Amino acid sequence: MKADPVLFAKALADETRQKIMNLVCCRWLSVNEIVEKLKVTQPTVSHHLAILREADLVHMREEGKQTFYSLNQNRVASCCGQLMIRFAPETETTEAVKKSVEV
Amino acid sequence: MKADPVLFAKALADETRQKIMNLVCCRWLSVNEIVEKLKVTQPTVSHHLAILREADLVHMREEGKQTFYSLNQNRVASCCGQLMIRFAPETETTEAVKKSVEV
DNA sequence: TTCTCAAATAGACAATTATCTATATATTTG
DNA sequence: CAAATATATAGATAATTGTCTATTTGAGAA
Repeated sequence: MKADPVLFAKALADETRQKIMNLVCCRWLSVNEIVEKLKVTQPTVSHHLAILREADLVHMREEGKQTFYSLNQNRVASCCGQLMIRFAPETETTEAVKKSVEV
Repeated sequence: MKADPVLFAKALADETRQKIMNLVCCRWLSVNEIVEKLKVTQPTVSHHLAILREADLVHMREEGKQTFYSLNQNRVASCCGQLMIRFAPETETTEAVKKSVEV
């Protein structure tokens, strides 16, 4: 899975998608549970989940009729780390990120 | 300046803008110098610079007829750090970022 | 098998956005 | 002041994208 920084940024560049990411951060939710918590239709949620999937930003688990999603935190961390190395190479925070990757 | 994570992601969600960010990372360039290095017109570059400015991602310096831009690395680091805290709270890398912010 | 429910996909439409050409603004030079 | 140069802004257009309704797919349940 290539870590394209433009693809990553595009995946994050929508408020509904960030809301979904917040919902599935640290827990598994079915598509319907996500729909219930947002003011958008089920196809819209599925559309956004597809974009997050293509950016490898969510984990997916099928269980019977339902599909559960949860946030791929490691992917977020790695993509953010790459952005920092590329666009903030001279900052202390980036040094800290680089060290944590090395360890 | 509010650090809206959607605004930040939108600013990064374009290849031309990321190219510009790369060009002005760690150095000051005039608008014309940026135009010469890209295959887009001057108004297009000005348009993208305006978006980067609104997201506080570039520093600006006027000098006579020319305007110079350079990347605001601290802003990038801080926005990425916030994304990690929000969307990757359980990762080691985010712990490292939090510590570097505390220090 | 048929019905029901969950999710994905298709297609339409409107809003946003990236780009261009043309023009305006502002600064320096002759 | 007039000309030249650098950048920003305005407006047009085409491409992308977010949302919806309608439909399809697929997995249990009756």
